Amino acid sequence: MVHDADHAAQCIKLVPIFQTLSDTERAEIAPLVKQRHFAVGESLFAAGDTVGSLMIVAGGQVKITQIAANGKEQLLYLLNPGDFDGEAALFTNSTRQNFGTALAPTDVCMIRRQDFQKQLQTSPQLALNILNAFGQRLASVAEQSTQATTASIEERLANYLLETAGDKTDDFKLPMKKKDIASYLGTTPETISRKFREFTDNGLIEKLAVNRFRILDADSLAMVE
Amino acid sequence: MVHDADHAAQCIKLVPIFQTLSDTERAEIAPLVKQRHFAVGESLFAAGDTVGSLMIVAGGQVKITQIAANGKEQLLYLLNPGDFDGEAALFTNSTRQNFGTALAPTDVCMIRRQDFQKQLQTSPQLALNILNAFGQRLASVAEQSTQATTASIEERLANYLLETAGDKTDDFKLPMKKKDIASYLGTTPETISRKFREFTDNGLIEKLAVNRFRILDADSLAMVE
DNA sequence: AGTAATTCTTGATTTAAATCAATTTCTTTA
DNA sequence: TAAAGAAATTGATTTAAATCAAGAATTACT
Repeated sequence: MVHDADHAAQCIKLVPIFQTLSDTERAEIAPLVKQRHFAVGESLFAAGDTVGSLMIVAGGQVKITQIAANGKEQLLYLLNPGDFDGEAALFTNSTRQNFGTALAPTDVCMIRRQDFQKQLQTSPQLALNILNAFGQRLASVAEQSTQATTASIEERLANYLLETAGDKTDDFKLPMKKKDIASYLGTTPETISRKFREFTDNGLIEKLAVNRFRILDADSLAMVE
Repeated sequence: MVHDADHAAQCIKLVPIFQTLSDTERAEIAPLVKQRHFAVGESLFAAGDTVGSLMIVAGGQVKITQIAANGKEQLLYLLNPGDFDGEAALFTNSTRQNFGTALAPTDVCMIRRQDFQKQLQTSPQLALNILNAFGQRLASVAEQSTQATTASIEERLANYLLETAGDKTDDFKLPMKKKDIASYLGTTPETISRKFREFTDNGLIEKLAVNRFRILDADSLAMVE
């Protein structure tokens, strides 16, 4: 059996914001880390919850969703190992605005709000790291927002495919159902389906298997508008 | 004539992130602050610039815009006195992704990147304040993104009017041209024009003068979808 | 004040994407 | 492995908003 301390050490190693800390600092943080497991479909937190902890995904996958005023669910982003959530509200006394649900069996490391804030007081490097991570997420959300207001669905899907494929353009797997992709891009499954067909017919992508694709013409895909 | 030190003191008083600091900490920061003036239409910074300073608006108004892949300009947000910008990139070594332009004669207080980071090392409270401000901006941008993907233009405009009016529902001024509102909401001036007319015809708002309006039925406006 | 230059409004038309509806394909589980 | 359930596809239709175009109102300029 693996000890809690081991899990904590693993979490700390995994997460970029802790990586550049001194050994001393890391040793201070380790005892603050608690680990929890979530089964597929289980809720990590819901909108309205008070934010008690910073949550770091150690393994598995979590989807973060939001319910819009009109009742529609929108997928905001996915958390993979090393990603964390809860920072936004950790410092604002507010309640959570979104939902976190495990898409796979998921291990989460948690640090309680008070513990974390206390640690920040004595570790300027940790604060800088958090600010850095914050800055990146802010830029990414801002970019998403701009895309949503200025780009067509076709363009957004093309970008999504290029991002998702990364360097594995010749065989990559969609990390979520088309239904979720639709929600993520702010459209409907029907439209996603049609755009996939269009891209395939035009020789931009090729379907290898269920949920597996190859990008045939990255240049054209990048120029879709 | 007003001395630079006075300007600096004014900036520091103005900005929420500095307000809760101790007198000692404030005294340390004051000499780091440089002041600059910008005329209407003048550029504070452009995309591609390296981020050299945190910019704090002391007076006037600044619009932050982004150029989308298709060349369209989108207005991201406005900075009013007390607001600041540049935090996102201050910690990421990256270049600016957006443009800042003075909409009115504007005074800006600037703190150089290195100076600011050094100050953070010794002032945990400052770090917490920044994180707090960051969290709020992140939440606001995320909300904007969700609205853009899930709400109709009509709904977005209704929300925009309610936000802009604040508590002055019986006489408020639009802070920007309809063209800019269109850009901000991701639509066209023509559509904005038609929606204004629709709201007026349905007794939701009333035009008092050029760019001045009264909200007649806030409840209905909030329920538009 | 008077003219030029923007910005705003309104109408007509087109277009992208949503919705509605019916199969088909895939996944789960009994 | 068969049956049930969920997800994805495809077609027909509707709808919200963009685009194109012209005129009216504001604002800026000399």
